[in-house]
Formats: sequence, C-alpha cells, structure tokens
Amino acid sequence: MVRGPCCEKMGLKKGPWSPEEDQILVSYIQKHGHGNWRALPKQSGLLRCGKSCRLRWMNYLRPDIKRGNFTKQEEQTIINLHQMLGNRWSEIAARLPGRTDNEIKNVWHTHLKKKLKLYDQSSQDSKTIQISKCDNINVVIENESGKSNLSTTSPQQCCSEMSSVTDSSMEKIVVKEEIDYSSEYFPTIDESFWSEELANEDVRETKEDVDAHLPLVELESVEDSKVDGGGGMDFWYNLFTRAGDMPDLPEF
DNA sequence: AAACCGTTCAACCGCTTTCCG
DNA sequence: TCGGAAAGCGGTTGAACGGTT
Repeated sequence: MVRGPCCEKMGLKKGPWSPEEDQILVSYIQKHGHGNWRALPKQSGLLRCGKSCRLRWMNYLRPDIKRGNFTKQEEQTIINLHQMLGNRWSEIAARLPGRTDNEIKNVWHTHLKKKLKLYDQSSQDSKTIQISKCDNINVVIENESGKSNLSTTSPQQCCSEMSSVTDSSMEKIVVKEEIDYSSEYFPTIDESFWSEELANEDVRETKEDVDAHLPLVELESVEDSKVDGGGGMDFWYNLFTRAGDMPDLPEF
C-alpha cells in the first residue's frame, strides 16, 4: 500500500476505511447513487479519491455482497471457470453472485491455486484430474452471409474457435449444436481434493454432500439460441452449465 | 512474553477499455 | 474518427492476525 500515489491530490486520505467513512459513502450512494465516481468524494465530503470510493463500495459495502467462507460449490465453480477463462476475475465474479473479483482473486491465490497444485502432484500417477474429451460438439453458426461449422472437443477449444469464426461486426448469429450428453467437460476433481481441507475443518460433509455440490456439466440442448456476435464466451458458459446447479445468470 | 513466520485480505497502482462530446 | 475522461481490471503490496518457536 505504500507506493507512489496514483492520484496525488492534497489532503486525500489513503489506507483502511473508518466506519465513519463507510457510513458517509453508504448513505450518499443510497441517496444519490454513484453516477460519477470522480465527483462523488467532493459531493459527499469524503477525503478519498473516486477510485478508492468505487473500490470500497464494490468490494465491501454493496448490500448484495455475500460475506463468509466460500462453499465447496463456489470453489468448484471458480476452478471450472478459471479453467475456461483464465485470470479474468471480473468475468468469474459475474457468475458468482455476491462475490467480488477481488475476493475471488484472493481465494484463488491464497487457497485454490496451492491446493490444486498439491492435488495435481499427489494425483499425477492416478490421473484423477482429467479433462474428458467431448467427442461430439458440432456447432453450426449461421448468419446472413452463410453458415460455418465448428467441431471441437473442449470448452477451451470451443471458446477460441468461436472467437475465430465470429465477427464482432455481426449483429446476430444463430448457433445450433449437437452434443454428446454423456461427456463431461471440466476437470473431475475427486474427493481427495476436498479431504485435505475437510481434515482441517470441524464440519465435515459426506461424499454425497460434496458430490451434490459439484457443478459438473450435463449439457442442455439450445436450439436456435441466439447470441450476440463476439459473445461466444457467454454462450459457452450457458452451454456448459447444468441448469439448477449454478446461480442465476445476469443478463448478458 | 516476545520474536518470528506464514497467511489472509483490503486497498493500492498503473494499465486497458469504454464512453462521450 | 479522434482524443480526453471515467470506469474497469488484474497484479501487487503490506497491515493485521494467528500460530509456532
């Protein structure tokens, strides 16, 4: 936290927020909203830069923030989405209501990354982490200029191929797919991954509980689903998500 | 009790992207 | 279309805290 200041304005406070500052920010936003973060500190009387206000609100004060430890379902979701999206924390956070990108990033770096590494090492021989190949994802993309075919074997490949065939100038594309429903597309993590953690926890869950939380994928058929051009990632997220296991999605 | 060490997480910086005149 | 301002994002930092020696 002690770096060269980004917005060196005389008298602007840095560092941890006091309850009084939180109160000022919350009541200001409740009254006026946050149309302009830059202008907010002046108008509310806070001696903070707009950026700092935005961060405090987004990561801590928003009423819809979910506090407390991540559930195994959430951790599994993060692992799956990280596999697909990489370090795109905000996109991952968008799929986990109540969780912030900052929080997810912290959990990943301090917890999941290490655990996955350990787990990977310990299970290298038995290959308990594996990405099942999808034998039959066959996607037809139609637009006004014609059709193109996509045949691929994994969500990751789908995403990259999708972006290579879609053109951001397209207004609409229509995607039809034929899918092998028996395939699983994400890494399968067996019970031993959680058991290290469970061993350190007071509350233990049964294998059934843990299994029930895993959002492993069974695909829903989406006939004639429409996605915006360039929105391939969202399409694939929907495609690879089992209805009911994942939180409600925001409007894309 | 004190010093040390490792972990967590709120908050920062600087870069990139988006918006708007 | 362009350029400046604002917002968003990801990487990084360091204070706080708990555990260990």
